[in-house]
Amino acid sequence: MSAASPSNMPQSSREEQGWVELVAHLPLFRHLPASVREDVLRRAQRRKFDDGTFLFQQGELARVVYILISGRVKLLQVTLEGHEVILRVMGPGEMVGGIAALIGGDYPASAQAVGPCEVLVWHRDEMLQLMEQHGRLALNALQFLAERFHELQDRYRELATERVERRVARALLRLARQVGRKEEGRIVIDFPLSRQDLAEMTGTTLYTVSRILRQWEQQGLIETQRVRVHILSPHGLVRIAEDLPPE
Amino acid sequence: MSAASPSNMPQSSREEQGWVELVAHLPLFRHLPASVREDVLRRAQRRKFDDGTFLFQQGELARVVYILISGRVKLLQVTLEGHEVILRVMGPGEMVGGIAALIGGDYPASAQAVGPCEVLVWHRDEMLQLMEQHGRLALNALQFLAERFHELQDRYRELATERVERRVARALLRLARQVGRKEEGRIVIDFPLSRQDLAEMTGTTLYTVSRILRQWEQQGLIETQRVRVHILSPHGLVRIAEDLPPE
DNA sequence: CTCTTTCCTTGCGCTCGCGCAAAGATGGGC
DNA sequence: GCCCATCTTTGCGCGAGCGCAAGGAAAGAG
Repeated sequence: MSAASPSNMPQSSREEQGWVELVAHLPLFRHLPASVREDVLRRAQRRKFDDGTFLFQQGELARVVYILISGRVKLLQVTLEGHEVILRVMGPGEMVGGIAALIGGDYPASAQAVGPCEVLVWHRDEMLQLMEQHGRLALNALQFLAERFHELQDRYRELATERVERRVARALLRLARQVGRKEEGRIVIDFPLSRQDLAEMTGTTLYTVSRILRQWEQQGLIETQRVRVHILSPHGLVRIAEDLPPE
Repeated sequence: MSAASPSNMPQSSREEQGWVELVAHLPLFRHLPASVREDVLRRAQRRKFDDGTFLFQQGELARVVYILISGRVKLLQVTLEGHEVILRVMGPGEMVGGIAALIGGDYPASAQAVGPCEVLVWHRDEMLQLMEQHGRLALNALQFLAERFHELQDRYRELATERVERRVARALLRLARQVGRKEEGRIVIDFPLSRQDLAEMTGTTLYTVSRILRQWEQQGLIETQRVRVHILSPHGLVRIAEDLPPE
């Protein structure tokens, strides 16, 4: 763990340049004077997490807030009965745990690394102090959170009104947009995604997801391997997501 | 519509005192110097809305943000197919439309008055400017929004994992807590609440809600009239919400 | 008081999706 | 290269909840 100030960087490998660049352009730091941004970054620490480890666990007291630099993190809740729900998959540049850290109290969900990850960490108190000093920073966080809220609201409505098949189609398209990689006429969802995962993202069971994917594969819309999904016809999935009749 | 500054109040009826009092103690204004609070209030306008009218409609450009002083407002989304979803019922002191106004763009939902309402209104730009000036204000808004986010996340998990009966029980208990009035050994949910409304709050149909309420009524847990629900045994509902066997 | 509107109930049939069970596929560890 | 853990498929039966249709009850308008 090293201090994360640009003026104080360990050594300027290409990789280092990468994250400074990334962080500097984050929406969270938009419209901030460079001096303030540096001040904010100076108070962060860097950390790495291995695949499968937890950045924090549901129920823990929220003491820190993260920004993801590289890798993927999934945000999940477990119910008392043991049901798991995946709330979101996060990618580089996103704030993780910010909400709990800002309102105080416990993390309402767990954050688990999917593959190796690198993050910046701030202590809750310090971040709050920074925000009070620099209204713009709080405002940016507010806008970030507001977007996430809006998104969650849409997902809620989806879950309340739509059939499973549509929800799964939407989930795949969302993942494609967020973490998809284009590759010779297909979109590869670029991290391990089991049927179980998809079920937990869409409020259904792995059996139902398996049957749906199987059917789509037979229709030539997708191709699947073990924990991989390739989208061959985004358009076809959109038609399902929008509940239009197949072509 | 009159300027809403305490130092500039139309006339000091008891009613007026009421809202100044209410607003002064809002979480949104906590830890703010009195001078700032007055500055913020001075830039607001007061408005009234009749039963059934809309504070704003889904899809409209978000230009203003409200704080509800009195009455109730329901926040709802309508899908393309015409399905309606009630996201939340809001009471005095709550911010309405803040999210959309702050991120810019359109309101993602409609806000409809349930009975006559009174609100304070700010123009989006002015509120943003105020927040940038006074970091504390942005921070308060952030915390408010974060709480709402947390709540919505729980509702999402509920919807994804729980049976209809539990969800309806939870919805009733939530309403009881939020807008319930105690009355001789029962809790009266103090605004018109149809079966359809409950269905739209819990992601089910009015038929299913009707059957469930009927059953609870026969078990003596609740009493219903036309668009009224009285809770006789909150404890019994909690047992259902928690999926415990009946006593 | 009557008409109209809105809301509520309930029978019935049916579909979607659940979830067990069992067998197969895949890949990593050593 | 073999074994084991994990992931996936699929048959089967079933049950929760949907939603139409029809009738009844309550409230407000005039």
